[in-house]
Amino acid sequence: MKEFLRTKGFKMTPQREMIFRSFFELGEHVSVDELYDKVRSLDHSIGYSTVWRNLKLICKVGLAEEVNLGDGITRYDRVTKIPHGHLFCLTCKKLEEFPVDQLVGVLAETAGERDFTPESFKIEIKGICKDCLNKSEEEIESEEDNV
Amino acid sequence: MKEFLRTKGFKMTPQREMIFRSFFELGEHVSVDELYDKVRSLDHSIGYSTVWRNLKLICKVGLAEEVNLGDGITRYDRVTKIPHGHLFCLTCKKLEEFPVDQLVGVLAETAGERDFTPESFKIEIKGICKDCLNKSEEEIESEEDNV
DNA sequence: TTGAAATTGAAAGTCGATTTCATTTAGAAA
DNA sequence: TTTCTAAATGAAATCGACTTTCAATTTCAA
Repeated sequence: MKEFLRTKGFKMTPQREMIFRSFFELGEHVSVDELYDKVRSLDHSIGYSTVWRNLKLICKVGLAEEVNLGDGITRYDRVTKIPHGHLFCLTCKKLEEFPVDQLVGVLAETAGERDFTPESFKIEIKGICKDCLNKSEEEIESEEDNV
Repeated sequence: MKEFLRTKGFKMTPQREMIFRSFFELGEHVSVDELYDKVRSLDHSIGYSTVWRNLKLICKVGLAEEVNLGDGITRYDRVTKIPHGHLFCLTCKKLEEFPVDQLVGVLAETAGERDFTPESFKIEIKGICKDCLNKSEEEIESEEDNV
């Protein structure tokens, strides 16, 4: 990783090492605050802006990309070879993924038909996940009991 | 429109009348600032927060919905019967639309398979539009001329 | 006509994202 | 190894879009 960054003109530091490592350990859809909390638990002296800047750097060197779901929080998603869509639960804010390879093919065609050069695709479904749906049904049942 | 709002418990005012009318005249993907500018040109005394609140109201009564493209600006899109995706040009920020009826069908299936109850679908392609691509090609050509 | 509730405009507040700045550090060059 | 310059850091300030507050005004049902 040190070499990888060096070839792009960046230096390695202990903070950067820790931030990069923590980001990849946390997995998918990491927010600045989540990463900051994790890194802070390892090194209390690390600054918020350092975490933020390094998250941006991870994107700049192509290892992650921003995910924006309209809830005011920017999340960072590791770039993998496999394109995927998001299922975003409006109740518990959980994010699930699903494969979209064939859909992306259709979208690329659509773009091509309009002389549009695509750089990225975003496919999102917002709604209620199974768990939250079950919970709200239980609530309704208990309300009925109270009548 | 006055009656429509009344049935939902809202009152009509001259400002509201003007804001609603202007929103629908502006067409698709309207930002608060765009609408504020337009309304201001008609009535200089109208406040920003009034425009903002009425844009929210238009959403609340189901006539528009928020569109979030990750550039920090919330846009408001008139609700039509026809579902559509967005082509967002990263260079000129222009937003084009394309039909997605069959894609949405596929997505609804996908959600169903995961016991996820969908409320809305978002399909976006970010990239470079035809016009901007032509411009950047021209720039490259003129750079070559300079060699 | 009247009064409660909704609406308005200006200003202040919120909050995540981003920048500033003085200091420290990495690592290439001597 | 030492030196030096650009990069990186941490704290704090700033930005900017969005949202709320509050006193005054207006709507419209009774």
